[in-house]
Amino acid sequence: MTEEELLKNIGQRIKELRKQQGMPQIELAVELNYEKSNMSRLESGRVNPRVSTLLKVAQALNVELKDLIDFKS
Amino acid sequence: MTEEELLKNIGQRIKELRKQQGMPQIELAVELNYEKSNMSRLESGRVNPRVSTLLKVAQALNVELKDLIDFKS
DNA sequence: GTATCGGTTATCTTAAACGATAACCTCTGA
DNA sequence: TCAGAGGTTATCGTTTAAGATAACCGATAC
Repeated sequence: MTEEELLKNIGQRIKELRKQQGMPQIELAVELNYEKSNMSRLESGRVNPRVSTLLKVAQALNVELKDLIDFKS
Repeated sequence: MTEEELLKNIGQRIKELRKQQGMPQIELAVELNYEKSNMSRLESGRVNPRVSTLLKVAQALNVELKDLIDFKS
């Protein structure tokens, strides 16, 4: 797993979980005090987030932190 | 789980895993091209690492990324 | 048409991770 | 005594996440 793959995977995972809950990007961003512009970049794997950012995302989506970063191999 | 708790837990987990393998901090730091000074701060929970940093740590310790951030509640 | 919604992209600023270096501490062993 | 190993702390420069703002796009609805 390369860094690039990881970031892409995390972004996709966040997007999936968010859509499962019918939540728009903007709403998620607001819940964690995160800029919607950065939310877009996060979901497309173009930022390397701090672990605290992932924690906030997990809490806003009501999932465990590990659910955002647990991938095959 | 607050951000502060998370960072402390991650640091402790890394330290545990590293010691289990009898690996000095310096060696771990070198393996991931990370400064030993920052390694010390990471293990004591005084930095909020990027997810790529945790990936490199996990790979150097031969564990899964989720093993570094999976805590109760 | 055009207004709104959901999302993307770009730019600027600020804060913090990280690289680099150095000084320091505590042990332990020669 | 002191030299080395393992670790901590501080500081400086560079890079980049993240805050803030704005312009834009496509789809849908009025």
